[in-house]
Amino acid sequence: MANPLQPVAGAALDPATVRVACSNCNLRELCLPVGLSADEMQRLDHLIATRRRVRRGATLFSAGDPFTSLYAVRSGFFKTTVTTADGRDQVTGFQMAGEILGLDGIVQDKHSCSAVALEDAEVCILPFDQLETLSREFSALQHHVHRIMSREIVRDQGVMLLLGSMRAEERVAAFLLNLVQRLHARGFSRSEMILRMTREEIGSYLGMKLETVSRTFSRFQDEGIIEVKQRYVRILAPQALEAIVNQADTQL
Amino acid sequence: MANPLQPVAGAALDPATVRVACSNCNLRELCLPVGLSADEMQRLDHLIATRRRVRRGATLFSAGDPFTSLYAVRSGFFKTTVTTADGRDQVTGFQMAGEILGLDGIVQDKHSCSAVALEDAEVCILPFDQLETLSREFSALQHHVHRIMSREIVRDQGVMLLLGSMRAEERVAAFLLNLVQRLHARGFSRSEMILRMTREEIGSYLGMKLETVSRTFSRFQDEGIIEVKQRYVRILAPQALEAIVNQADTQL
DNA sequence: CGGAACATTGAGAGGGATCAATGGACGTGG
DNA sequence: CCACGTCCATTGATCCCTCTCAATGTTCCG
Repeated sequence: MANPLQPVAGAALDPATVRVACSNCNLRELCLPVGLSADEMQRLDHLIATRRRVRRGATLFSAGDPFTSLYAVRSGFFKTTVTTADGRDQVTGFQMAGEILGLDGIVQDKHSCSAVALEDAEVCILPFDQLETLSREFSALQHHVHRIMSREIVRDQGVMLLLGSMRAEERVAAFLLNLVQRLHARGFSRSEMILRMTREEIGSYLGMKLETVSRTFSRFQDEGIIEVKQRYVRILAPQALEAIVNQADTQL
Repeated sequence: MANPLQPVAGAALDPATVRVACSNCNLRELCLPVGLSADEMQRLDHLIATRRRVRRGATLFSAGDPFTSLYAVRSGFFKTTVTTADGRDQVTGFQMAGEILGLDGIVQDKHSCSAVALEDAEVCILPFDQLETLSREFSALQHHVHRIMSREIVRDQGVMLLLGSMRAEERVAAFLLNLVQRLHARGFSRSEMILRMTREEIGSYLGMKLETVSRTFSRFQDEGIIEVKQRYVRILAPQALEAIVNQADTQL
């Protein structure tokens, strides 16, 4: 097995936009095509014609941009942010391979958040009008689109729970467990990872200041729960993290 | 005009479940049928066959319940809550006439949050498989379903922004403005309202304790921004509330 | 090698939580 | 109609968690 800290999907295809196919994508079990028949998959291949590369630090779309497509993360790592009227912003999520970006844009035909690559990334472009057309033909695809949107709503509820009722320690523990679990589902290690985001971005996502994030990491390390060295994190005692997450509950 | 503190939709139909029609519903401009042709509306009428009454304090659905339908609020007022493993819960939203409940259930075929009526309410039942079938025929309905889900995602982003980066005062100001704006869109006053939820429920939604909510209300009242008397709230200086919401930004 | 970006750590302050008591509003039943 | 109990809201006093301000350390890259 490859180095668990390196992405599974290696091949960096050259052109800025590349013809691709869902049907032989190694993310097809995580991404849009889940549960489609061979025939349906072929039709989907036809729709998802191109990829786009996004360099680290570059923007996939910005709040206010006209909405035309969803994006499936093929490789790399993104953050999404919403911005207040005066320019402060809040990270609303981190997205990795197989996850879908851009669902926020449907309702107003323009994006309401921005997506920025935290490492060199590649996305599959899903023109939304074509996706709607195709999902009127294939109920499996239609239902899957609905499930993806519902999944995002459920995820958001979880973030609200985290922001609304957990303390800093609990938030950080929940964050680490969630991240490593998603990475593990993509073939990475279940205990170690390289964080692609800064302490400030973590803090923004978790509703706390970067110093508090750093201090919490250090405290967990002192307690032997994790090992931290800058962006590298190793989870030594996952059950301790889980206990911290659930401890909020037992306090009542 | 009727008393602005009383619901617009008066008629309380008798049977527990009643045959209804979108085509002559006074909420059709706010609810599912937005933008449908007469023909499409008739088909939708066929789908939305029944209503359900939910008494104050009763549950429309609970986390874990099998998912079968979406619900359009016809009258009354709901809260949705998510619950942690050990039983503490967090309010994730308040829903009023014309708003759709149950989108969280699609992804796992079971609900992940609970919906409780905060006053006697009535909902239209939208069997989801039939809704999918119909929206494969009518692209306008299909797109509207997508817009409703996207709208929920955008709303959730706003709540994350609120919970993650606003202080108590700002949260309460944003909450009051949002509530009165939605009520005004339904024909109620733009300056006064009766809160249907307790201070504790507001606090849960806003990520703060009930005492802090109460204190913040009192402070706003002392400053002449609002008038509060228990559940009754009158906004005296909406621009002051807006300034408080945006002040978070100007502090950086 | 030097600078920029990011991370860590410390000291002090403050906002909101907690604990606790009082006060209203509402509904039920006598 | 009033008395009572329950639920909810208000207000005060105190504490603590997290923020703020500040300095130092580390990594990476030109």
